[in-house]
Amino acid sequence: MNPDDISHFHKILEGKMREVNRNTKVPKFVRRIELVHKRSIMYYQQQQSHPFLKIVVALPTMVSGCRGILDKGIQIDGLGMRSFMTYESNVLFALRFMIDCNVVGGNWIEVPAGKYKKTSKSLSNCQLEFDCLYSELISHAAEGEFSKMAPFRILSFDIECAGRKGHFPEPTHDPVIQVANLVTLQGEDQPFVRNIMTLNSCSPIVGVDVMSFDTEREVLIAWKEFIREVDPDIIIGYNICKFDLPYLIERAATLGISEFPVLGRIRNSRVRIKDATFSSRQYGTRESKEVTVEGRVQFDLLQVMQRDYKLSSYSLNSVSAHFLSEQKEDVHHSIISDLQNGNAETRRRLAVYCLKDAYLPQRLLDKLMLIYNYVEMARVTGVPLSFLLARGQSIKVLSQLLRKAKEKNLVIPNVKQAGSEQGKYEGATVLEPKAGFYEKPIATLDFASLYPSIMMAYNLCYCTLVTPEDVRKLNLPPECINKTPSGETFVKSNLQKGILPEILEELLTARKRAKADLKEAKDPFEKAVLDGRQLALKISANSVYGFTGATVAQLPCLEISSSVTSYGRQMIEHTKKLVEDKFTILGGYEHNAEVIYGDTDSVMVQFGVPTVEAAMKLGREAAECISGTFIKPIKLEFEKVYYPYLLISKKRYAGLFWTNPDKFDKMDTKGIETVRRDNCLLVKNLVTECLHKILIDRDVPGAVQFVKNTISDLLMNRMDLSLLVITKGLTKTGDDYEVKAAHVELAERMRKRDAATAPNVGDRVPYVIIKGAKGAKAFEKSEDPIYVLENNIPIDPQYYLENQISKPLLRIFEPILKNASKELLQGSHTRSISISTPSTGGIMKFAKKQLTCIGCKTLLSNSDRTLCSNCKGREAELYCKSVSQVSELEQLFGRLWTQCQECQGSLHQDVLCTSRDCPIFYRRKKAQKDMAGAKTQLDRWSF
DNA sequence: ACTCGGTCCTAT
DNA sequence: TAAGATAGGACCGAGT
Repeated sequence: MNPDDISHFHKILEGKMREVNRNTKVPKFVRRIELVHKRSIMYYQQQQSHPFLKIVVALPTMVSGCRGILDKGIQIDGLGMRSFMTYESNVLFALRFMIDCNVVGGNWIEVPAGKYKKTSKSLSNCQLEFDCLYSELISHAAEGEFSKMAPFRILSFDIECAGRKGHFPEPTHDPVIQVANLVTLQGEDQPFVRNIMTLNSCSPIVGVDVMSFDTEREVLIAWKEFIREVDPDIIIGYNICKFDLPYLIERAATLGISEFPVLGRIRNSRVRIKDATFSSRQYGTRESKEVTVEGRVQFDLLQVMQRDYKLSSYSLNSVSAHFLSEQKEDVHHSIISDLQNGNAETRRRLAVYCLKDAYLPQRLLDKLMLIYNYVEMARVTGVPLSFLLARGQSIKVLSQLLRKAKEKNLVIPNVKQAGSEQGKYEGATVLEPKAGFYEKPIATLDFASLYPSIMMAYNLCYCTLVTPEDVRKLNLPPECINKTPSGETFVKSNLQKGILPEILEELLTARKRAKADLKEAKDPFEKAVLDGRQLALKISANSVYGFTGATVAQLPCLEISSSVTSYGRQMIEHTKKLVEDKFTILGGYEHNAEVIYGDTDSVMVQFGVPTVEAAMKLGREAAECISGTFIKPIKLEFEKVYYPYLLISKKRYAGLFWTNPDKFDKMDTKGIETVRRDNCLLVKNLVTECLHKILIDRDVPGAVQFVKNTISDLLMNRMDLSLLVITKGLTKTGDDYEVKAAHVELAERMRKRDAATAPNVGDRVPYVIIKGAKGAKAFEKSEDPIYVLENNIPIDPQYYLENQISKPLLRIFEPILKNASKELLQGSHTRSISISTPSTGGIMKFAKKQLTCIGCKTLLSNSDRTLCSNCKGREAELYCKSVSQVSELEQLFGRLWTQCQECQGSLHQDVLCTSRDCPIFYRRKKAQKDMAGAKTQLDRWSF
């Protein structure tokens, strides 16, 4: 193309753009077209560069339209209809800008003196506002002084709404009655603003600025003004993205407060709300709302928890209990209106509750060092902070790739998405386990960062991959190429160094440095930064491989990912063989070593030696000797010894974990019930306790006895309901399920009872299995634990015995105990079935309740009211028993009540909490029911 | 009684 | 429009 051709091309493109954007008033769509010399990142190419056209359009939003036109093809004189491959045309503008200016998320930027001037007309609510040419910005790498964290101003807030009875609050009906705010400077441990805005009067709260208003309108406007004044950089809260923020905005719209939704830093720019769903294999499907508040990062702690931690419940209550050992009362939304409609005292009560909901997210943010970890992740990967919660994993790798490519004068093509079916490739090898209970130490050898080191060792990259056609054509000398076990060809680094290996090298070197600096660091803030950094670097290195295999992503390259796994498979097999060939009696060792298991990057070896120390010595020797057989930087490391070791099956085992020969570090369990979220606590606790007794105490009879006691407790109905709650994630919307499952059916039933509080996609559903008709399926017998408690519905202990605890126990005990099944699941303890509370539904409604003898529970004839003829004469004794039963239960209930009062922070007010996640709540409710029952019994004596 | 596919969650 | 990967065990419902 000569300059005339380009100008011609420019004209045609401009015309097409005008057709597509008919309504846009812009003098010129295509601002300029330059001829540049670049190379595509795809495939090894001998030629250094080719001419490319760089097209500059007037507005960021026009890029995709322009891409569409070029994809479809345009008519060019003399060439006919031509379509064009576009490169980097789908890069989000913010990211494009940052990459071009060499700016990463969370870094420091200097605007040099004399290079900026005050704006003539203020466009923002920012504290400083000026004009500066983008190319004058100086971006500072996060080192030395510039690795420090900015003193972000963080607002944590929570709102309360007055819902109507039996309905979840809706912004079109229900008023916002309170808004609690805390403002904290990053790095300080106390908020410098603590206030609450209430509708109607509210009694004073120590240390809190209480602002009461007569109308809801005033509350909302006060909050809006507060935001402008405080000017927070980061807005946090719990579920603010899906609930609090959209609620405030929609409520203001309902009330016609047109000035409300100006919450960002751009003057007069209104906040917009969009429904959003996020869906990925890793994070699951989740519905949310996209609210744009310019210049302020929304950092929803709920999203953080769901992404970073695998928990069985994500309620603020449960999360706070888990991380802060601090409970929070869970007040049902229907009670909130009653508190609001009371007096200044009850509203104060509500305000305290609301403030706590604003306070806990800030505590979580501090405790988990989230600002440090997220800012470091943004710095390492280069994406803006907001992407880390709003986007997936792949944008982070892409950002690094784009930056590196720019440095190397490479461009990244927009490839069409391949079908999902052909996108399958073979993964890692899991060695066939020799299941059993091992009472000799098992040494574990691990490859360090296996996949990254494979990519580095064999120079696997987009730009080193040789197409099959080029393999034939180019005739590359064998010493310059690697043929991978999966049959692909990549050139070695002397011909072309891969940029993926280069990125990985930098990440891993940076991590080593961060870890070394961390050791030296004294200042706790500096430590937090460095620890966050090394974590971010590790995660980033590990996700590069996944990015290449992600078929529904920007730049899948299965040649790379399948080569990585194929080398991995070869290596684990090689390692197993080497260990078993070298460590033999013939080879001069005392025993023949045996690889009993291995998964992806590890092998478990029984060297046959009796002591941990000896196993460690051999493990180290093996690691060193085998590492030598691999190309750098692939390294096999000796990490730990398991002793004893219980190997159940692939991906399922337990053992004591030793890193030094004097004392074991911990009990380690993988894959079994103890680490899974979809088992009830009863199973988890039982299995953990048994493993503890077997592995640590070496007390198998003790474990057996414990099982027997537990089963007996279960069948006698002495089990706390909170131990029987099973939770499972709701991964798709109701209609998309193809088979009936307990948690899905329950969610559907709950939706019919109260649509607003029923679980949504992405939520976890807690349930228990209740008694049902004979042969009823589990999905027919699942029920909401709270509903069970409130309606006194009997649970099904047999289900828990047969479907929950028996198989996991047998899997553990069978390798250890002869006749495990007989020992554990048959015998007197399984026959002690109690008469459980009869169902209140169905046929039992019509049955006349007949009294039983207080002494021996036999049915009474109509003439007797308290005791049967046999028990008559024991009145004094049995009456005393009734009295003491009542008093015991009263005491128990009192203790639990006080505990709940302490939790809610007030000892002279009613307890309102109904938390599904709190064991105390279940016990308190049960004690209340039992107490009522015992009182009824006692009353019968008055005849 | 058995198999098979759907679902969930974990290991690496 | 955007969404890291595959291997694998356990359970359950549904069909044979």
